Amino acid sequence: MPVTLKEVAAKAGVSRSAVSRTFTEGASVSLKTRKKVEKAANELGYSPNALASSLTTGRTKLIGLISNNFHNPLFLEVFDLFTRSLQDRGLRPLLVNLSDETDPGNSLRMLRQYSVDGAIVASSTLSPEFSKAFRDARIPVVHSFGRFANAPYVHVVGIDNVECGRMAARSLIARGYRRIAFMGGPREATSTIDRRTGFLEIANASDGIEVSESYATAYSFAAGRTEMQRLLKQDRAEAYFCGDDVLSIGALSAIESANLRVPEDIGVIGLNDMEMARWENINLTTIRQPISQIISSSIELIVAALDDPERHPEARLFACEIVERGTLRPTQ
Amino acid sequence: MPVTLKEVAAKAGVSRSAVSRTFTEGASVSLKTRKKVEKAANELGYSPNALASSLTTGRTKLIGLISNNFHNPLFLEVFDLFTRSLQDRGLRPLLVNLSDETDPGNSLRMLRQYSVDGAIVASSTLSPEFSKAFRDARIPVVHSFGRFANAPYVHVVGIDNVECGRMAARSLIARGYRRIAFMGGPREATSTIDRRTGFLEIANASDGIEVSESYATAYSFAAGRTEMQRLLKQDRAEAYFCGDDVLSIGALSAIESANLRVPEDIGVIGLNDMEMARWENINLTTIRQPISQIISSSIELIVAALDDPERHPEARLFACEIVERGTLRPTQ
DNA sequence: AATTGAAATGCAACCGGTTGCAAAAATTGA
DNA sequence: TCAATTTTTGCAACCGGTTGCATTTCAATT
Repeated sequence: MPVTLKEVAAKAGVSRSAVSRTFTEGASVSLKTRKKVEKAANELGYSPNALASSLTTGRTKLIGLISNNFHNPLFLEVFDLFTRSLQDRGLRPLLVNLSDETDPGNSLRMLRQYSVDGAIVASSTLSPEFSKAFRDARIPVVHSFGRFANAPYVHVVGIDNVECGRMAARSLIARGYRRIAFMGGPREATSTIDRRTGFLEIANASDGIEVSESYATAYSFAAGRTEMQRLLKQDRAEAYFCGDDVLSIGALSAIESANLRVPEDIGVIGLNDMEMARWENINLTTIRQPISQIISSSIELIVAALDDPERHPEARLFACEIVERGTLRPTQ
Repeated sequence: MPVTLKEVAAKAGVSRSAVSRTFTEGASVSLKTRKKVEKAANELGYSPNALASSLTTGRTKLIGLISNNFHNPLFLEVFDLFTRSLQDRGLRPLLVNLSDETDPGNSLRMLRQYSVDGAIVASSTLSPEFSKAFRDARIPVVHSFGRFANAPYVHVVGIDNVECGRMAARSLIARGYRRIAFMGGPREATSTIDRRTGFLEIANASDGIEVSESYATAYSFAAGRTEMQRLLKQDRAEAYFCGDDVLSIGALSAIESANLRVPEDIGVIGLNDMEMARWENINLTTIRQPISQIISSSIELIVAALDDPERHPEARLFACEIVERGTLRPTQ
């Protein structure tokens, strides 16, 4: 039903090659035939079939956008930024929802069937093995929000979670909290592990600081609330570094339900600085992750990798900063 | 670089047709050759190129998923459900972020270039004209969260916003609120218009009820907070029906900041029942929109439309129900 | 063993484009 | 004006599959 090259060629009275060339950047066509072709194309409402051309050019301009974070509000912002940036560069996001899956096999096969030019893995909880699978299949890939490595196997863009852990600990200590705690997300997530490492490193190296740790079962409100409720029943700490903002908000709600005051009775610091953290009724002190930079950098990398698939894998880290709001008492 | 049909055929010692047929549902191949082909395919790691085959079959299994709601947390749930359901049926979501765009031209052209089999427009704020454009281009389309019409031009799945307005008004009145108000989202959104209509219909028909109305500039927290702050400075109503949950939460935060109590001083009812509405520190009374049913119904419709593009457009409405939480006083 | 019908196979054309190459047309310079 | 270049053009093959059709193979029947 849609108009094809051949019909345009017939109408314009030129060969199919001529039509193809007028729609190909940098091809050799005279102004005269170009005009003829454009006129015919407009009249017929022709636009070239990207998939057909991909057969010969080997480029689809499709990018697999793979994530398993469909429950973290932060990722709405992430999807927004990714889709817009890709669109701006003429690339198309083919979305893959990985919710329970951890085996890359299926996704890989599927994205291969659709000949994606590249893939972006957007997740802080997927193992590095996942993106490796793409690399092994020679599909350019960048792992956004992934784990830093000195010799990364694929392009990685994200933050230094260990350093974030350190920042959190330093910040709590500087505010005079002496009994501090780490409340992590899922135990096996690399982000949890790294944040814990940094947090404990500083806490243990500081005099007179007592540190404890526990884990919520997911990066979610309910998990944060449940875990904090459990903690409140026992010997609680003075301040908590929660693995993530949404976890923090769950924790805050538990604290509020227990009629304790924040930050007077308990301090909380989160991580991400998602939109809701700055809502006035939440007003969460948190560590900001510069997501728009992470995303634009990811896009930059994937675009570069498309041009040069042999490009050496690179890890890009972005600095985070503490955003002062109302859930920690002021520095003393 | 990837393995092709021809290589498999060579390795298996059969014709290309034979290979193609083993990978085509219901094609005629003997068990013997099928085995040979499968063996060769496995050894080579072959999987058929979906785009190449789309050229002859006319089917890509790509579905355009178009939205402009990348700031409403509800839509994270929506995307999650859509992508999973599509995947479960072997369809692939090609995501289109429409953030500022209102002209369908670009999206249409792009989705045509990629020969999508169909499109889902997921938005309560896009005009019906938008999806019409797809219909006119003979691309099967369903408008999810769209406006009901008695003679819809495209498939529509959603809720009866007018009825929701009525429910909200009845509910406020039943609780003894006498000065009630509608706080809508963007004036021009059809959802706003319809909710207002139903709300006023009941309010005006009830004795002794005073009704007022105002509008926030967007379905967002900030807009809701700003608007409620403005309202609190003047002669305020006893209860508000806010156009959407996130708007309600903004409004609640303004009320809280003004040291007024909910529901004692002011009642609020929202619409959507997004995840955050049930967070204990928000605990919003709201009208639940059955999104998972809306989505599965949308998928059902698009699948049916793929099979029969001439299928008559259909509007499917789902009933909503009030979810009692803590922001309205009890029925008297 | 011969006949018949059904099932399996390969050939070749096609889907909608791109592109190397040789021929044709336009431009340049003398 | 004519030869030498350069640019433009069309032909035909190809990208990776699918499919109608004629032919071959196979099993069932007599």
